[in-house]
Amino acid sequence: MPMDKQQQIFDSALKLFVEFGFHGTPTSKIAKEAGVSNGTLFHYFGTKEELIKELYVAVKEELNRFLASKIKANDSVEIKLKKVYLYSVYWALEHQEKFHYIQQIHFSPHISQISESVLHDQVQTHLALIDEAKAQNIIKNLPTDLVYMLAMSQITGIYNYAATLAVNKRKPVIDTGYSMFWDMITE
Amino acid sequence: MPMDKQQQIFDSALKLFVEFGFHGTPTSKIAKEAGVSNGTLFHYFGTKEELIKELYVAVKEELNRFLASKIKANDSVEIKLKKVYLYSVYWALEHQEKFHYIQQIHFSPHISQISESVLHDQVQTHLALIDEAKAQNIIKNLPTDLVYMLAMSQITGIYNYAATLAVNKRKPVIDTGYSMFWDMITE
DNA sequence: GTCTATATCCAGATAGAC
DNA sequence: GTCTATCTGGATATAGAC
Repeated sequence: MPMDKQQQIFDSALKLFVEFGFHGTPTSKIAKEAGVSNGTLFHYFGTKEELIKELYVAVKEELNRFLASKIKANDSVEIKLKKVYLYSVYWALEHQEKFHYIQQIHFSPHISQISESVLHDQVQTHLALIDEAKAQNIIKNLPTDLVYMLAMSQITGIYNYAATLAVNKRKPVIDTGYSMFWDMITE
Repeated sequence: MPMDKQQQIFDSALKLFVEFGFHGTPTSKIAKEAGVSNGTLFHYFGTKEELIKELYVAVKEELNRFLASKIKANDSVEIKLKKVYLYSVYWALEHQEKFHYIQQIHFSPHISQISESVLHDQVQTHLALIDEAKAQNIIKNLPTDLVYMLAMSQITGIYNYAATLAVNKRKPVIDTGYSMFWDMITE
């Protein structure tokens, strides 16, 4: 039962890019790993560069869909914030290659080639949530972008640490991380 | 007065790697930008890979020398911690390409090719400082690695945000960032 | 140590049959 | 849509004169 070939190429590219980097991963290896021909890869993706970018967008959308699926419309703002934080860390731990790929792109020149509007769409939900919390005086009146940056970086830090622990030792660390973060942004 | 050619190659490589990535930067361009021939580049660095790694080590050492120069032996542990945090952010803002390069390597497969002992030497001073603070009951009794991760990620977050601000608007944000961090790791 | 010239290889990308 | 075969450029790295 052959999977969607585009998906197989995505999967193989993800694995190889994370392990060997963009420079160390020829398209021929991606095609081979995916079990398709070189020509097929270029049928789905015009250039290697496009593959890199589309993979990023696909991964980021998957994360956002996951987070959205965990949020209920009638959750309070506090609950929503907490869920976004905690489920981000859990998702990262469950999909380490994907999370690593997001970081890899984020700290690479490729990020500047991804259109502003795409990047904007990806964060707008989160920014709106922070604005809502500020409006309700639930969190300190800090710049929204700053709160977002702090959240993202703290999630990354907690993830990096938790990933070094045995699976059953992670929860207390993550919970502690969240309460530290929460104390940081509330009075 | 021609600079040391190895240094010129480092400077050019840094600039180009940050702007175009490893994949997008041929050695020929680095040599050209540095004003030396392709052959000269390979006289100083056996391979491109070595250049990438040695550049990382050189930049990291520069940061550590800078931080060390700011710490006085008779500073209290609190002062030392604060200085390391604040001067890390200031250094990052003053040397954005270098800081960006550190991140780029950190989230790339190249990091795993840099010897354990080199990486260890780079962080041991900081870990020792955290241990000292724990021993003196100045900060909470959290795992040392966790505190280090949180510090690094928070520094990165504050840097990323501060870098978007006008130079004269940065100080309050950085100070606020530090006090949030401090509150996070103390009772 | 530095350069010019060049070898060698393999990458990304295409053409065209099926 | 998928493959095989292939082109072409340019990349890393070397040889050897100065």
